[in-house]
Amino acid sequence: MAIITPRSQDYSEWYLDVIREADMADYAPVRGCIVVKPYGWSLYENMRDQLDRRFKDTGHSNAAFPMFIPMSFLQKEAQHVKGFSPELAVVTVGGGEQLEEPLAIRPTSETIIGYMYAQWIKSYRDLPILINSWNSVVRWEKRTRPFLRTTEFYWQEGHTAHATHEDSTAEVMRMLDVYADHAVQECAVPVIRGRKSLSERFAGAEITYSIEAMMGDKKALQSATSHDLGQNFARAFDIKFLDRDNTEKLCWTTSWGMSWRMLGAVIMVHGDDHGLRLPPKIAPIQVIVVPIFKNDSEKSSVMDTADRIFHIMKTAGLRVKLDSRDETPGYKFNDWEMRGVPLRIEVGPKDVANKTVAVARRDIPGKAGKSFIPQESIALRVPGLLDDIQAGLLAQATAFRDANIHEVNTYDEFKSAVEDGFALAPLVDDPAVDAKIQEETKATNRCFPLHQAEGEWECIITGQKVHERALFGKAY
RNA sequence: CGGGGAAUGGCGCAGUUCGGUAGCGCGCACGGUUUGGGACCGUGAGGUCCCGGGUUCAAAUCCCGGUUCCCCGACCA
Repeated sequence: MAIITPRSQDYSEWYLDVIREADMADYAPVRGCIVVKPYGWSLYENMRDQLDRRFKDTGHSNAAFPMFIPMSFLQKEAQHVKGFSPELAVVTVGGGEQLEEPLAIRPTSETIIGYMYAQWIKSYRDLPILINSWNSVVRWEKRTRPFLRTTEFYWQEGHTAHATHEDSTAEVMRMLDVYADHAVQECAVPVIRGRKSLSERFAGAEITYSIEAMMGDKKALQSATSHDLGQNFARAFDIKFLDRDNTEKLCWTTSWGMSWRMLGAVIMVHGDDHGLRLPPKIAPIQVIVVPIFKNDSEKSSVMDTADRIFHIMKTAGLRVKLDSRDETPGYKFNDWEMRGVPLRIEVGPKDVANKTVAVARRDIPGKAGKSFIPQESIALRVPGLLDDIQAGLLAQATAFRDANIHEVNTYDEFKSAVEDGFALAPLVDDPAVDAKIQEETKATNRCFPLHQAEGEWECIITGQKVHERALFGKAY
């Protein structure tokens, strides 16, 4: 029998239990590393493929760069090396011999891609250059958690170079929107787009933007970032072009990334005490067909019908599976609920007789989510039901998040707000202020949301007049 | 990296105090009966007791060292 610790009892244990019981991942024999099993990888693939399509739709191409980065490259951008050196894995021996120059295993690829861009870009005609790379990176984290923070993690990193800051800024915002759209539309994870505070920005960036999500325990998860790198890396790596006016200019570069951490967000935003709940658009299996019968004569007619239902949906382009295992129906119901399959179709003798099927929605527990529909209308009804489930999950998550964001105007209000969700408070963008708040409340500055009411308020810490609110929460 | 907890079959655990044949539930395999919300009976397989040293006639158990996981903190764009 599956053992899933109730969410309310111990959220961390619940999260780990769900990953194990839903057969998504296993621990690897290497510190902080996980093995993603087929069911988990299939989910990641669906997310990856949809993001990839969005990248292609916005004019990007994929390419691959080495995982080894000469140490000297990382040292060329002062803030960059400062930010990443504590978590580097470094190769010092190759082929049994000490290397002349140690090679870092990429923690991110700005440097080596910058080096290549410097060689490829000669003229304004070569710009913009819009490349994405699907790869894995290594960051030696002190404390790891499956999907949320692992030593090695899979992600994509986009790297672009532009002739003007206007162009690069537009790219940074375009990709932030791509991430937000993917999170909301496909993962059903509501996110807040915002600008990172000075203390939280990427090492080497001028401005970092992120999308922030609220997990089921009201903690924050940064789900993707998009960086305006200004000319910092162009300067460090000599990425120049000859402009129309025949003068040599530095490029403006961007980078942006989303990792399999988003998969962790999907687990934590939608999951319940019975396991995963997956949005249909990314679920490895969208519809599970469970046959029910008592004896051989029932079995043959039920299986005939179940098989026909299966093929109808397969033909309709749905990801469907017929569960013909020799288990009881009750066992199968629970098993697929644990794995988060959005829609279950039951086919039993009564359904064969009535030419109906029973359908049960994963997003609505118990009888409320169960109904009977005629077999002949399946091809018509199921896609609509899946849309409803997708929308239902997003609506539930959005309502939960909105109910737990508290707009506050004093530090006292702030302190109680971050004990139970996010606080939205007028604040100056000052690393010392972020540090003070984190020290005193454990909450961190998630971002200054891009979309917020206009006005003028007093910073809850310094009393200075400010024109925007910061979003704070305890974070993963 | 600091503080706390833990590691015994796939999962959950007992056994460790006081050294003496490694157990239980679930799962797994096979046979039968079952099957509309986690079925039942029978038979059976499966264990370097986290790893490496040490003490001892004898170590899951005692001693030393290490690894991994969980919780809290520090660190982490």
